[in-house]
Amino acid sequence: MNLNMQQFKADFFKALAHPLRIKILELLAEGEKSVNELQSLAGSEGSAVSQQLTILRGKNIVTGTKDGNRVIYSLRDPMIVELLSVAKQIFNNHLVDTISMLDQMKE
Amino acid sequence: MNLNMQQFKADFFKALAHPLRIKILELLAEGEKSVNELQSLAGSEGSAVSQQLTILRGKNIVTGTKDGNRVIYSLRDPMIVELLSVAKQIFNNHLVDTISMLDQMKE
DNA sequence: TATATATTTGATTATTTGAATATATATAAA
DNA sequence: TTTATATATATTCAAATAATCAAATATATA
Repeated sequence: MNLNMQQFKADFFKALAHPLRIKILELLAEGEKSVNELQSLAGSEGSAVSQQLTILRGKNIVTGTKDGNRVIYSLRDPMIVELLSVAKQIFNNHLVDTISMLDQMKE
Repeated sequence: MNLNMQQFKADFFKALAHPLRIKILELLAEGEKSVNELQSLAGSEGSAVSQQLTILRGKNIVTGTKDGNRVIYSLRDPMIVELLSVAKQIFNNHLVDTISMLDQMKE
């Protein structure tokens, strides 16, 4: 596997490395939604959601289709749901470690 | 799920969002390795591998144990292998799209 | 004109990178 | 044993690059 492939994978994970983008993907995992719905559900104002959707679109992670006034977004690949699920398992496994580590840092 | 949890997840993915860190994780997926071995196998000079291992350690993704002169690293959770595997499936699904997109950009 | 969405912009903050330096262990010579 | 030296790994630093954020502006449809 060459450097380009590594860079490609890194870029993919980078697309997930943002709290609002994570939130958007979790919402889209439930089903397709308009930008407006995503804004409400994510509790986000202004153009923040639109900006992050642009990044997710650029990495082919979501796709948007026009419906009159609105744009409906959905996940391009159901495996994204699987990916988030595996990630969640890893979080759960190590959450205790990390939280105790954070507690130590406070001292 | 609150903002902290979203941030926590984003930070986890951020730890994967670097070509050398991806390479290191793929190598460790085969089995534990010393820093020196990782450097050789990744074709990386200087302190780059050590720097990235520090980041992976900080996120509890890898763990290092001293063995005399050396430090042996391994994955903290075998689910990381699963995560990389799911990610690879997603890449494969959309690689064609992305490559054709890159081709378009060149023109 | 109103609503939904996207793009641009610029200031701020974070990350990357390579080079230099530091630390720890091992080995060998005196 | 002490001293010197080599090897492995980690840390620090500053410059370059990239990402974030909010505000302003633009576009498209109703």
